Amino acid sequence: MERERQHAPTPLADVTLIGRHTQQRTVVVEAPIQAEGFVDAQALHNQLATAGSPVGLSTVYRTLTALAAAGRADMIRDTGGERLFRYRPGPEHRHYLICTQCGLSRPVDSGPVEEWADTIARTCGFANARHTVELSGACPDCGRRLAAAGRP
Amino acid sequence: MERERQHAPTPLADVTLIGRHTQQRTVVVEAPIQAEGFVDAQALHNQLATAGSPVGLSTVYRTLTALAAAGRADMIRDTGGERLFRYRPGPEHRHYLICTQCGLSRPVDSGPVEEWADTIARTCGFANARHTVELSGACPDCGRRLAAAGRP
DNA sequence: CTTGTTGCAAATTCTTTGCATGACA
DNA sequence: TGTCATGCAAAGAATTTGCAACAAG
Repeated sequence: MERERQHAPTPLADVTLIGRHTQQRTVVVEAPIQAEGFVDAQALHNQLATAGSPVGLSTVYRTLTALAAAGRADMIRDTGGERLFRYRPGPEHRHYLICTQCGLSRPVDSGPVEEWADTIARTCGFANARHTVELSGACPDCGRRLAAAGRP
Repeated sequence: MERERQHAPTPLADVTLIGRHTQQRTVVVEAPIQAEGFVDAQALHNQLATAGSPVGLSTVYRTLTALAAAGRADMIRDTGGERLFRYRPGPEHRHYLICTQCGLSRPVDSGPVEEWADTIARTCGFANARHTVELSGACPDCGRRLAAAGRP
């Protein structure tokens, strides 16, 4: 389906950032921007195929990896070990609260952890400290649904 | 139902906890206890073979997985997507600071993050909140070594 | 035109599973 | 002795890579 540029920040900059500007890359880069959460390569590949913009799986992987390498996306691993990518508009790294039910993800104020991580690293004498933080749970909606269905 | 175990170096309790007490399981369970850090199945498998206690790779995986399921080990994924296991003597979950160079890992005081994570989840209305935190960097020794070699 | 990209399929890597044999209780 | 565990090898999954055809600049 033809899709017009809605209110997405132009992916053009991001595409050119990682090399040549092609149709496939535009599509692949656009997806994580519009999906306001984490996407995994395989799902994205299927999704694009279904949507009528078939892009090779390798290309999806390559583009997403390049995007992450260029610092425009965060890459994490889900419980199953799969790679998940999320678009990152700014240069700063962020942490997200992800709903395990519907996949909804929202950025959270990570100031305190940043400081904590910093302190710990300094205290222990570690250099080049890095950290990853993942918060997950059932979002309000899903939580209600679960509660209604009778949960532990 | 034996609840008398403190933090004895006896893997027996842990082995019986996950089923029948066999020689292989004893060896596999002992490894993560003695290695005070994260171990990965493949490395452990090689290591055991070299050490003269050959255990099938499948058995290593099965045992480690069972150990994690029984709550006696933490399982995380490293950057490459491999599973890493770490023995956990107590019932509480912990967070570690891991050296990216030598693999040294040490538990850190995660009180602040726990609270922070809790607060965030509550604020956002998320239920059944869970979190994972991974801190990494170059430990003092490795840090020095890197610095000496002219660090990035 | 030149060179970077794509897509396919084959190759890798890590992990799991089926099943006959062997070990524990 | 009856199960449950082991080990091997084959099966699965996710990701990467080689390479010829192709499109962007």
